[in-house]
Amino acid sequence: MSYWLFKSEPSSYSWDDLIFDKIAEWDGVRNYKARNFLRDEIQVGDQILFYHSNSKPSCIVGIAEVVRSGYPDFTALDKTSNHFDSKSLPDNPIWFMVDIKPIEKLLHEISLKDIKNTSELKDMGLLKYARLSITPVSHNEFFIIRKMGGLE
DNA sequence: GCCAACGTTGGC
DNA sequence: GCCAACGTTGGC
Repeated sequence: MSYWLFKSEPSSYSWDDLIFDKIAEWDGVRNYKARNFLRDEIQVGDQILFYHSNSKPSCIVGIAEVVRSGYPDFTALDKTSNHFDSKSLPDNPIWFMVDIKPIEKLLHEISLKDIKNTSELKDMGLLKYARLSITPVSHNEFFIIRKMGGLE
């Protein structure tokens, strides 16, 4: 099993939206590195740190899980979507997405500042590739954050 | 709202 | 294939 951090701006899609929807289609990712994770690496059962970016403060708020592995992002084919991409074709899609569901909310949120202040977390992808919306998380990092968040 | 970091585009 | 211009992300 692998671990990941997914960023979302709460003004566009928040943890509470995920709770309400029960399952989220993680569409709209338009970065090749993140696309490769979605298409090739992220598997059903992988655990996700759900991160609110551009927030006050930006923080990890909960744990989610992958329920469907990579499949073509249909919003890239939809002319009416803001995520439409004319270069992506039905028989040769460029962009991929997964589905996720919420598992547990952290008892306390872990802010970016908390992460920066924790030496064991200094190599997190979140810090190293600050603008990537999907980053890998190590087993160790995942369990440190669970614990900091007040989960078993 | 500013701006640094960095990915993408397109002219050459 | 280089690189300047431009657009986007996201912390602050």
